[in-house]
Amino acid sequence: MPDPNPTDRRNHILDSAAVVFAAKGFHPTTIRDIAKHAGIADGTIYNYFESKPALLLAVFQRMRDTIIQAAPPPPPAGDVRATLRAMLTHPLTALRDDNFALFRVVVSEMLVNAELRALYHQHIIQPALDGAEIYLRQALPTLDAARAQLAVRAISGMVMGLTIQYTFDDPTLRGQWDSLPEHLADLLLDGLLPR
Amino acid sequence: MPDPNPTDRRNHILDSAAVVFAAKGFHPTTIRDIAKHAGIADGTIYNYFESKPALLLAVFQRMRDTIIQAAPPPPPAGDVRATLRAMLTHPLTALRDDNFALFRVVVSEMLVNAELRALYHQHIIQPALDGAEIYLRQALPTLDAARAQLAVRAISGMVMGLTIQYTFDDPTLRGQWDSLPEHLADLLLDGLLPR
DNA sequence: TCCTGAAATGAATGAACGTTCATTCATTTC
DNA sequence: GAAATGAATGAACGTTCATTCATTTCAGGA
Repeated sequence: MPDPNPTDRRNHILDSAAVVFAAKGFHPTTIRDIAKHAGIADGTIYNYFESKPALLLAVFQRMRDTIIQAAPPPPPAGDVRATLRAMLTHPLTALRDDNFALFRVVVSEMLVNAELRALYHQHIIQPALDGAEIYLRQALPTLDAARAQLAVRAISGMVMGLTIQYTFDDPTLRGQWDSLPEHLADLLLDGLLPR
Repeated sequence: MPDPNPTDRRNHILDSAAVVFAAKGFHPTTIRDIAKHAGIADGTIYNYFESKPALLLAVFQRMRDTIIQAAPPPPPAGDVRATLRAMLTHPLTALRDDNFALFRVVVSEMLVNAELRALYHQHIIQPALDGAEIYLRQALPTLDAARAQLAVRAISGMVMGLTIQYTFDDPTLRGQWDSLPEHLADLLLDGLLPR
């Protein structure tokens, strides 16, 4: 399988690693599994990546870049409901399907690996919180700083928790996934009490 | 360290396993670590538990029982805000501190281990969802079934996600943890829009 | 005091796996 | 077309561990 362009080969290895990690998890997959899937020799992987954890890290970073690049532009300012829906829609759809199994593996490892956790926080969580807070306060100027901070944390926690719960094959959740952003936005804006 | 009462010894092993798993995570801890911590021989552990994964499972089940047993009685029916606060307070405090590191390890492994995941769903998530739905609809009869289902999933997702985010040493979250149930209950009941 | 068997012990086992490195060989250079 | 290059190869290495099991310990019954 020779394609001696180093960038292509690197990406090819990342493709295989993503597939195998997603299918088997981090610890159960061996470097040999990935090499076999990529159709190359074990050692070759070490020409491109330091170590097995570094490989997972690289897979994660590429996933992050893909997701961020696909982020839609902010909706017209002022419309809170549209803003909130947009904030919810992108992560909830990006993390489904293809990226979903991989997300699970990355989160699993992150919970237990401080280095990966720091990167996750620095590159995903913190920017998401900051961006969300700005969006939210722009769209809803009546909101004070403290409540905005809490709200974005509640929302991002909700997204992460719901994505994990998606794993459980809960039919209620599976069937409604696409309309989830809409309903969650309503819940968050209007509350449960009748108005 | 001999107290040949089988139940005590079993619990002693579970105590040590909980401490070591919580400190090092599942894969990096060895049976020898646990045996050493318990002051017994490696082989003894296999008189009480099938395997290393079975040991984690047993630790998890004991944690579950402890948490469930410590659950407070339902608050006086009718007061929605109190109900919701109670629903949030128990998991958010139970999962902090002592149980917290262990929770992280169990969730990490659950995300990647189908057997553990099924048990988690069956014993923790599903009962929590069912119970919460009943509480919520009792306290808030105006809520229709579909919105109640969604709300309890959003809430439990939020609890799980926030607990994971607690890991990140986010000062905003750390500082407010104790008042979180109160603020979240307000957010969920009143919504973000001014009334 | 001796016997018995259940429990505990921890050295031994062997499979698994991340990583290395001597060797190969297609490609490039001149 | 000879020499140099360096990427690719995959067998081998060394370590780590979960698990086993032959042996020892010892409580309590005879």
